[in-house]
Amino acid sequence: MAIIVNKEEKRRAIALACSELLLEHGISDLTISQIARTAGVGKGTIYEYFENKEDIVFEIITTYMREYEVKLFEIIGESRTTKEKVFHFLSLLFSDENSKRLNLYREFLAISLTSGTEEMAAFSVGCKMRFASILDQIIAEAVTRGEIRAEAGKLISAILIFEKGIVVDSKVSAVDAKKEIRDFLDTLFELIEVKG
Amino acid sequence: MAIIVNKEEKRRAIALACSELLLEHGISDLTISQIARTAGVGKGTIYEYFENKEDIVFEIITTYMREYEVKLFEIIGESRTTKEKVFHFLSLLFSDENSKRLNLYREFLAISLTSGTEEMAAFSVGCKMRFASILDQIIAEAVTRGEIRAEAGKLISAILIFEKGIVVDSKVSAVDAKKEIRDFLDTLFELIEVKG
Amino acid sequence: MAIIVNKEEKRRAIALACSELLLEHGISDLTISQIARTAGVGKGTIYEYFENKEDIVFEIITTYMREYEVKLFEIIGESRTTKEKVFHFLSLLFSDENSKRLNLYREFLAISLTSGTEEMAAFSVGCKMRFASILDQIIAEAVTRGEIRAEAGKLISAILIFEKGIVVDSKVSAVDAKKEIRDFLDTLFELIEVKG
Amino acid sequence: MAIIVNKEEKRRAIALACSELLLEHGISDLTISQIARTAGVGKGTIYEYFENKEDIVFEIITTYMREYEVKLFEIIGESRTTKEKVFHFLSLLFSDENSKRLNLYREFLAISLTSGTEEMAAFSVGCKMRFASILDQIIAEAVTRGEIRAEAGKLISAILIFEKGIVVDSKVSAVDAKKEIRDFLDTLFELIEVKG
DNA sequence: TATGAATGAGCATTCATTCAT
DNA sequence: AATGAATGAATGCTCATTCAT
Repeated sequence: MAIIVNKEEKRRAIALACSELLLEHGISDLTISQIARTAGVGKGTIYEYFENKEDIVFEIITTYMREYEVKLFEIIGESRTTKEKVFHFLSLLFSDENSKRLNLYREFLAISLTSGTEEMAAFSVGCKMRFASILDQIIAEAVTRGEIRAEAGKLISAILIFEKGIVVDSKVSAVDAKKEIRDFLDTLFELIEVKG
Repeated sequence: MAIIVNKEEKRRAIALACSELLLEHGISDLTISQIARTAGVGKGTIYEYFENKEDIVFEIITTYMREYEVKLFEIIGESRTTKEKVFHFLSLLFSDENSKRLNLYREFLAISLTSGTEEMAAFSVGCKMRFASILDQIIAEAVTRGEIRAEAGKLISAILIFEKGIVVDSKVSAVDAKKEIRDFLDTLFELIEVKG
Repeated sequence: MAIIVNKEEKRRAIALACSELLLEHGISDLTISQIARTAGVGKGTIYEYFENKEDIVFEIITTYMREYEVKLFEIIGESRTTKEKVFHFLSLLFSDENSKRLNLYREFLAISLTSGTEEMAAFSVGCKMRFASILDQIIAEAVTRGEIRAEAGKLISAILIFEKGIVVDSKVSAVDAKKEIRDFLDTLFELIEVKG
Repeated sequence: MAIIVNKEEKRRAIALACSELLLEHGISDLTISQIARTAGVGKGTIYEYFENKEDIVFEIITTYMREYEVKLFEIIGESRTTKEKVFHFLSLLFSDENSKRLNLYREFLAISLTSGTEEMAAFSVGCKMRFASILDQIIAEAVTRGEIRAEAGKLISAILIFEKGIVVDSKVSAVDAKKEIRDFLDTLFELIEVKG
């Protein structure tokens, strides 16, 4: 491999090397020592490329986010009906293959909820906007096609908040995420679908 | 004969004495030493009445919960329209006077999200059921009166999940809770209200 | 049951009630609360009849000691040869039925070894003397009968010390107590037996 | 380039610095804070070189052991007769200069007797084997020279167990260690010495 | 540019014993 | 004679971050 001089590239290289590690350990149980060992560099080197532990965790989570978005588009593309699209939009997070990432996301939320920094909030806002835009597109198309009522567009924020709620509740109150999503959408579409 | 103390009463007395303390410090930063000092007893005495730190925190939070429920009924009683009732049901949590309790609730959620015990989950489920029943009543009445469509009844669970989502998001994504609630309800009632 | 007024009797009654408890928990894990509960009296009452925890543990152990001595005489009585008698004298402690008492004895030794009081030492000396006298009798008889050499009488103290060593080593160095005893006695009797 | 420290050397340096401390305080009363202060490093540094408190205590005790062995060889070398050698082998432990180390050894035994770990047992077995081999040499030589009977070789294990017994009894039953050793050896050698 | 040695704050919990009633 | 409520001291270990080399 060529010697990497580009800081940004090395950041990503370190993050990539620790991607699996984060999934296995979670945020709190992941130590800088482990990161350095796994990335094959010294502890001090980590701090050459990252501000702090939070920073490197972010880098990794951002990677997940991008992967997640790709998968989301894929699945939405394969869906036929609008309801199906929204369903997949909401339930991909709760698929079996995503369970480790979901737990990581929960841990991220837990930290944000207590000792969260400005950066974490900014990151969350960024994510929310990206996902809002995806959902917006789905809804807008359906409205344009006359499938659903225009009011649906005003529910985007609420749906995203509902999603966050279910991330929490599926752990905290042992609620069945997919069932809740399905029930919610069944009723919602009954209300917003343009009949006859 | 030795002094006989009503254990349940003393539990409550200690919990009451530390009520403010918990609000100030939060769960993790609250130490048993502080609790004992504030309650005016020895550290060992705390353990005569509580199993562990979690136990005493629960006792205090349960108290808040009861107070909250009372206030909820009060406010709902004063509300005229169904929409107003639901709005207050959802937004009382975000009132200025409740902000410390809200933060405590968030910390409770954060712990539940990561290292939560069975008891915490059971407690959450219990709370959810009580609030579901309150909301159910509000909706059911409105349906009976022909104000709103029957489908609204099927949205109770989703609304409660939305509430939890907003607890998280109002911290994590710096979302304006009351505004989100209002927007959601405006659209929702447009969809479920039975029009002349 | 008649009301017990005699202090000594009540001491024994409490000790008896907790006999099994001590065997199950060992000395350190046995709490005064458990003792009081098991004996069906209040904690303060325990201190009416015993100086301290050590005192009550002694009372119980003393009971064991008496039982042990009785069993020892029984087994020695059933033994035919001198060697057999000494073997049983030394190995009864390591019989399967005695394993809980053995562990208790080890715990007693551990305490004596570090924070042992004068009373504990006095108790140990007392025990040692009683057992020395038993062994002395066995040896003296054999010497009188001309079975073994008179020097054997001077080994009594050493044999008792060997016994204590094996109590420790069978735990600490995972030594097989009975085998060590047998090997020791085989060689010893070869040396002290009066040959044809 | 960062400083590279020879871990093994630093381990020994820290252990050496705390050697006296352990002798003064004993195992249980020795705190990590004291260790760190005495070694002139931070508490965290201790854990860079040792797994836990037990680990550092072991390191120090192992040092004592090595010193003890050296002294043992010295004293045995100066001894003329076999009996004298065995006597010194057994009584060095009870010399006045060794009294603090003896107490430490007793504490180690006490811990082994109750909450001892696998490692402690392995350490004890290792020690026992080393000492057995020394005693074996002394005896074997004497047997070869025709001084004592061959049976003596079979008493090695018993003599080591006797030694452990006297470590305990000299504390527990206030027995005079040296006198007991002398008495035991006087009789024993009478039995095993090959007479003209 | 890379490193890795050093750091140090922070906290729940148990239980023998006392003594007021 | 009996009780049981109250007490309070005492300690190991982790890990993100720094900075001298």
